[in-house]
Amino acid sequence: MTKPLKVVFFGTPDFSVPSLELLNNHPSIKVVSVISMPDRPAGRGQQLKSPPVVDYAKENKLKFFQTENINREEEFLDNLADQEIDFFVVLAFAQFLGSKVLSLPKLGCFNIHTSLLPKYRGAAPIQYALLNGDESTGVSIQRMVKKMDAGNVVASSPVKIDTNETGGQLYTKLKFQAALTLNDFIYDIINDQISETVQDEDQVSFAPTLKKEDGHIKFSEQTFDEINNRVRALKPWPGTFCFFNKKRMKILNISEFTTEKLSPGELSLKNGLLLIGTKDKTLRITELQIEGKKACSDKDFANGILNNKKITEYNLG
RNA sequence: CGCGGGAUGGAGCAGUUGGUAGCUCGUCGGGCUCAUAACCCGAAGGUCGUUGGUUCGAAUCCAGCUCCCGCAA
Repeated sequence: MTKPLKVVFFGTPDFSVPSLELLNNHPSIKVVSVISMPDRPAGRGQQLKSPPVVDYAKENKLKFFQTENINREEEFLDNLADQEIDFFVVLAFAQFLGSKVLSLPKLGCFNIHTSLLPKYRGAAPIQYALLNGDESTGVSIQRMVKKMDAGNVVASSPVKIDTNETGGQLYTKLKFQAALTLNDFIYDIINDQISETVQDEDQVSFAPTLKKEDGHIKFSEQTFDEINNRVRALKPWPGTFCFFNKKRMKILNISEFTTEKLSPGELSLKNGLLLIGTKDKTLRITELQIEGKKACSDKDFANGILNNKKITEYNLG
């Protein structure tokens, strides 16, 4: 090959970093610029924090640009246009790209998506695969069009989901799988042998952004399997919770409890076991965390509660 | 100065009209012809986060500091 291909990378969280790293270290690729979201207040104290992608760019002396909305950055886009970029790679950027942006690079814009499209278009494909109890998922790379996640698939690779795998574990797995899949695609693009597959519209499903409230477990309204999938899908973020005596209780670990049958919504706190009846089976919360407290087992939790004379009744919300 | 909760024997918690600490579990020892997170008896374990202040006297009141955590991102 002759000159390296000029690429602009769009991404924000740590999830994007391995793929950016791959591009940056690729002999046939030149990362011209990195686009990310602005610094945001984060954590206790609300200190301004820069996105991991920007941190990487700084450390590796890449040019970077942060903006709330790339479509409005006329000056920056005009400048990019002059540089004759070959293609864009977009991974967890959290912004829509307008048609003007999409038309900039010569070869097009490619988005890495963490599901096997056309399944789970949208922002939360990883969690949805787990919520639905899927046994496998994958990474897709699609040629971006104006309609979200609807472009032709140019590369994909499957990933197996282990039993009881959590959202965090699958996230990490896919983070690296994304870079591997991108590597394969780069090979194709360098050799000018991209193969495009049109998405089957009949197979389309969506994975809309999860809200904090989606982690609120209503024990009496869901089956054990539904709750179990939700707990692992949303772990560690955004996490699942309920309210115990008006206080927020994070649900960190649960298991099925077979030797005692409770009616839906019923609560039992005996013998160091925190048991709750679901729509079908009885569930035990094995690890939990009350707001302001550290995580602990249900045994420790029960120990304190049952000996606290001030607390005479429990209610679950 | 984003909002808020917390720091008491190994663990989880009690302990405000201020008078040198309690409960449950665990641990250790013993008993029970049987004990699975589920029997009985006994024992060991705490400078009550740190510093200073008020007081005859502070876990308890006041101030500073350190650390942990929930919300929020």
